[in-house]
Amino acid sequence: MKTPVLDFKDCGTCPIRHRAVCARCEPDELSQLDAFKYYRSYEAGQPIIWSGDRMDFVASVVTGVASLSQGMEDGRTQMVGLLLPSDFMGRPGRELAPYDVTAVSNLTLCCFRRKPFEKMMADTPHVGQRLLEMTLDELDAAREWMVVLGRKNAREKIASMLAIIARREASLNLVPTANEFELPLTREAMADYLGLTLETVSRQMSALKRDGIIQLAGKRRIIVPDFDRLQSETGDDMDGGMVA
Amino acid sequence: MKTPVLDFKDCGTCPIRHRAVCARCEPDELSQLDAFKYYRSYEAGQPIIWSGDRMDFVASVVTGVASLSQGMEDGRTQMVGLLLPSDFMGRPGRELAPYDVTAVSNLTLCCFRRKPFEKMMADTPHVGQRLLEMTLDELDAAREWMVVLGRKNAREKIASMLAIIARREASLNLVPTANEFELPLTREAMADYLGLTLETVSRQMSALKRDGIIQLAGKRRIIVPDFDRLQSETGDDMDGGMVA
DNA sequence: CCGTCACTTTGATCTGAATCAATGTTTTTG
DNA sequence: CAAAAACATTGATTCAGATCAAAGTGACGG
Repeated sequence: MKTPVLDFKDCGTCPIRHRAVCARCEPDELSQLDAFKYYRSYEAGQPIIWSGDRMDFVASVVTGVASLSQGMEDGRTQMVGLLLPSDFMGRPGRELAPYDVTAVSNLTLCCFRRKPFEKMMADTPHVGQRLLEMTLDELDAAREWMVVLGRKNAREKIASMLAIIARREASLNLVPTANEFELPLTREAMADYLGLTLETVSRQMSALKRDGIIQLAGKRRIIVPDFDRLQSETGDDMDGGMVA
Repeated sequence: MKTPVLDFKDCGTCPIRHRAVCARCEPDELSQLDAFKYYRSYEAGQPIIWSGDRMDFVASVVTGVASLSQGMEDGRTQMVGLLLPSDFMGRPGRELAPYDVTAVSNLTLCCFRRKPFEKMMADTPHVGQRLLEMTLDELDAAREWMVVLGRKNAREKIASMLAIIARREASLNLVPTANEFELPLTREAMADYLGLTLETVSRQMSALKRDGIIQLAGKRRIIVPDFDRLQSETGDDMDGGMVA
């Protein structure tokens, strides 16, 4: 029952608006979008799409967090993306979902029927351009994440994840500063994101707390007394900051 | 001194041609591209770009293999992409290179000066559309790779890599079948791709050979007697095949 | 043909994270 | 409010892969 930070009106115009670049949407284009958009809400934990399902829409996250994950039939799972408000999901030109999509927290999506959205993309070049930019950003984020998964130890993985989520929530103004933020993931979801077990996540969170890098307020709120100190635990270069 | 599999004429028309979709390039568009394209060749091992360098071109791989990798200043390195012939590198709209790019084998690039390429993208919607598709494919590949890095053991990682390279080379007709192919990477490069050490790579290659999954002909040529058997070592689902 | 250099294989040991196993803490619900 | 369910912590042990160390192999230049 919290007030959504991005409300429907903000979302209601153009899916691209969320990333604050679609200044070029003409009024008639906006009403065209309105004609095939709709909202859907999900409870925390609910599945949205299973890998292989037909997907007749693309969508933009309005509030909440969703995960993309891929399973290996023996049960191992890897999260391959975390969608925060303003993130886009679905792929124009693709029928079947390539991943499982799950609502991690309570979630509202702004959905657009795929066919009309594709038509609009064909007619309106700047929508495609914006989508290209967003996809390139996501690709960068995915590649940064490969470094985390392939080369970082457990403590660095946790620190990287906290720093990324903190920065993203701050840049969306979901929180006033990167020093205090919501971590809307269970230990298991964190483990799936980081390629660890939930026990290791728990141990490293305890270690970061013990070392004063973070404090926990309640179960889901993280306080970072000194962001640079957290940053220095990630093993990253000072400059080339992570995207997400 | 090998004959390039994709020769300059094949490359010379449209960077997008490599992926066999740009049937819509008009003759004048092609000659427009010709006006600002050029070729560059690199020896195996040569650096092409360092992370943070100014990059005034985008390019398409004509022959050979290049790697994108990201270092952590303590020396750990993770490869975040492997570019085979037809792959695109560089990002329109971006000044600075986000990764180190290295010629893994002898390499020829077909380069386009960035500014005119960007202008052409703005004027010619289908070039941007094609780039969006390619970027989305790369994003899928990056995400599949996250599963490899995050959740697979050493043997599965090696098998996944071999299967992916075999399939890609076969689909490009660089080799007649996926059962025999070139592996143009040192053990160290494989380790950087897979998030392992070179010793572990070597041991697992030996194990796959011992178990009859692969044979080595010379140092760089791999023979796969039974591709399904290799595939079954990857731990993947039968259906959702890996991309790129 | 030999020596060098770059790369690879193999072995011995160590270690960080996984696994197995309680126990503790919240949240939900009847 | 009590009981259950879901989630989190902590401990003991194991094991896959890292690390350290030594040969082995092959390509190349003199």
